[in-house]
Amino acid sequence: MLETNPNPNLDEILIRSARLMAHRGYHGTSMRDLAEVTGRSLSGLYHYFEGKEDLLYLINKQGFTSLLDLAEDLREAGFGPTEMLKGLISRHIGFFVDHLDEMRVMMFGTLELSKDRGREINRLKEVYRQNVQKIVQAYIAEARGSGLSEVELARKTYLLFGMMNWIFGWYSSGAHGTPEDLADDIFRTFTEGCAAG
Amino acid sequence: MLETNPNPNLDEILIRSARLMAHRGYHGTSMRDLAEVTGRSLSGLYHYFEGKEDLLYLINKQGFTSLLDLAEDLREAGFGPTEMLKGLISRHIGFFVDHLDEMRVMMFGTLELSKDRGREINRLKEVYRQNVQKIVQAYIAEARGSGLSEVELARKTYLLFGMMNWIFGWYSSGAHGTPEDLADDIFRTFTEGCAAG
DNA sequence: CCGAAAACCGAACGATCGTTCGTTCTTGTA
DNA sequence: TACAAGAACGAACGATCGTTCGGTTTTCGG
Repeated sequence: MLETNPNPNLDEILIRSARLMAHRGYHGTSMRDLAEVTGRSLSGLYHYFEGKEDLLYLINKQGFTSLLDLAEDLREAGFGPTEMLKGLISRHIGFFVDHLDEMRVMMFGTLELSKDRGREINRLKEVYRQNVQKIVQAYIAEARGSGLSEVELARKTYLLFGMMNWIFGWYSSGAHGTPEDLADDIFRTFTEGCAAG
Repeated sequence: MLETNPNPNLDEILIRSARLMAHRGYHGTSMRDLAEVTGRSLSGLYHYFEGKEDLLYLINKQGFTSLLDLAEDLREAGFGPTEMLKGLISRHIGFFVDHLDEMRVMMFGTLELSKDRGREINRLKEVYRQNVQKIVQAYIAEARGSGLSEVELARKTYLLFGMMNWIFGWYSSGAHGTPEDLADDIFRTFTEGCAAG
């Protein structure tokens, strides 16, 4: 119960904190706000966290670790390039939609974190980006027959991230289709262009 | 002794403020920070602005108005659907790269603004989005021969915005090609898919 | 050179911030 | 029942926040 099982109270606090921080930003959310929204007193929060920065750090670390696990599971599935790219987009979008608030927080950047913690989160982010880039590289090599330069490949990968991550600002499952519809649309647009469908 | 700007104007203050807000967020940037970076005293800033929110409002209004002007100029050029889409992407990216800090601020949202001002900015944003959507619609109608549903068309437009706007987090002209290269890549990826080039 | 308008400043206000402290409830186990 | 440990609390700390105010300097047409 100490190290093996995550504290359910702690996860609940992180989720509710992310919901608030997603809409007000890190500096715009006070510890008093977080205490109220988690049903605790201000000083009671400090029983679980060393400080406000802890919350931001844990939201980021948990989020990017989950994304990395998703990519790792996918790699072990042994798909071909096309299924791999399709599966990655689907899982990324699925996780995004299920954790919209945490993802919003994760996009505000790491500048509020300490130097060491900021580096740690950025490292996780970069590893995930490289995993995605390898999948994009494999797909393009198959579809195109020849490879892209490093600059072009990185750019294409960033464009894919753009389509996937920009949804934080507009997507609602009611008005813009299911997450599966969205993932399919991104896959087809990225591989065939906007007239595909 | 403060290092004062010899001939300061309002635009200069906005640019320097945006540079700071882009990296620290609205709440993370204090009026004292803004006074220092603009070479003025704290109270001296209030000679130009009614308050902190004024700065955020003016940065947003100026930015979205400029984007709308760009789209308006383009519409008067009388291009066909393909040149129109290409020109829009090129101008949007060009403005983005020239005003990276302001664009970063504009993406943090309008929740810090007053109700009326927030609505005004969101209206500008929505008008610009609809302009872009019309251009996308015209292109797809030509390339595909048939139209898309409203939901699909809006989704495609958001995907294009994703590729264009996500650059705020990664693009540097040194490592990822010129703005023209980037605009070309987005155009080709959006119209033909990632293997185009 | 004058004087009013504009530009600018230091000092301070009340409010809120993150954090800390000493204390009190609650709970599990012996 | 006893009692240590975890959980939660109210109150207060110094720091910083946005803003205001009274006064000083600079600018510039007459």
